[in-house]
Amino acid sequence: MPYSSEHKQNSREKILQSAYRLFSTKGFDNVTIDRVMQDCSLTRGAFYGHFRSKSELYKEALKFAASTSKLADIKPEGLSSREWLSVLLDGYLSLEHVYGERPCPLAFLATDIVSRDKETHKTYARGYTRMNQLILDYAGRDTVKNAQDIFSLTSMIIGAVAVSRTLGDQQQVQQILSSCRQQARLMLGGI
Amino acid sequence: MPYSSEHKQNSREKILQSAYRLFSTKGFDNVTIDRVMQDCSLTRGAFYGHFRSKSELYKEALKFAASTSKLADIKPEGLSSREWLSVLLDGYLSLEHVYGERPCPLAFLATDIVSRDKETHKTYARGYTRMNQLILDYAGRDTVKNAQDIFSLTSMIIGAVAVSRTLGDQQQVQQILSSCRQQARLMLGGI
DNA sequence: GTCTATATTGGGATAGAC
DNA sequence: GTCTATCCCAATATAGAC
Repeated sequence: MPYSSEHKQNSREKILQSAYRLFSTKGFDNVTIDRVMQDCSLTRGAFYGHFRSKSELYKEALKFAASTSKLADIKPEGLSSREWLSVLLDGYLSLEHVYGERPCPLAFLATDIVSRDKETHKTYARGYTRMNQLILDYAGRDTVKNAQDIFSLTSMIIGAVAVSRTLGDQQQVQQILSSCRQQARLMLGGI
Repeated sequence: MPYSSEHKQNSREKILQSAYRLFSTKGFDNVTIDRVMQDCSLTRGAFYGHFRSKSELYKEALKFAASTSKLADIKPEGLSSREWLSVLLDGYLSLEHVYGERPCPLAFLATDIVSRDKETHKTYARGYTRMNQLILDYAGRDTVKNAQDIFSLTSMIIGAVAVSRTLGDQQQVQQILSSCRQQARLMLGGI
């Protein structure tokens, strides 16, 4: 009896899960297909049944990350938009995020993306636009006079997380994150 | 007659110049020693007379970039500290910087650094600390109540440049940079 | 769909001539 | 100090058995 297509779908998702985790923490060149497949307990031969190349995997992992990010979650019933945004920002600007396993690829792959192909750039750009869009929606268009004001906020939180990850000194990282949490609230008119 | 040690010093600097440009635009893995040496019109064999390994080259290029950055320049006589800071920020948050040949490695290598060795991390961290220090000095300690407030500013400008580089849409990049220039002035109490 | 074996390439590093 | 030739490993991708 052949494997079901559902089973294949499952394998695909496991591969994406592993790929996302590995790519975002190590970057394209420091992840091998072998490593990804080991990570999800499959073998390399199986890989080519799901993806044509490593580049395609990278791109799909990026999409996958965007669709499963906390930002894409539905707002919990009990919270107002701005309370929920506050929760999201605190999560983003936290040690758990900086050192965690499911980081935001916008921050973790910011400079890695440049060497990838055009399609991947577009995928990244879509994710970035989406992030701005979501934050703008939660903040409310009345709070943010100009849609473009959001850009400085997202630049800041992405930059903070990207830089923090490279710094050894956790004390300093805490200061950076804390400084940005405070500044983010100011930018959003105090929430 | 043997080559002078001055000649060797010159070669070293040319190598660093090329390495800095190539590494910061392409990242560690997408630059080969061959490419660097070609770029400065030397051959690969000569490389090992100057550096022990590619990693060492990367680290030295990072130091070199820090020591020759515009931020490290002496303030021109005619300008006040805050005017000079204003010039520096506008230069940092400009299209020329984002698409130029001598970019800030703090932004361009933010996520590339993570995969490097400990010594390289330290070099990056020193550069980051130095950037904060310099901006704080120019801004004046009276303007910035808390030294840590600078962190949100540097996160923002580094993040903006890092993200901008990956986006194809120049219109959008302009908006991001402009949004950050405006926000930077607000953060520094209007300059 | 999964696995093993293998072809192939790219690039870091070394040795030795000049 | 610089160059050429060479070794060698790591990793992508393919072919074919099961």
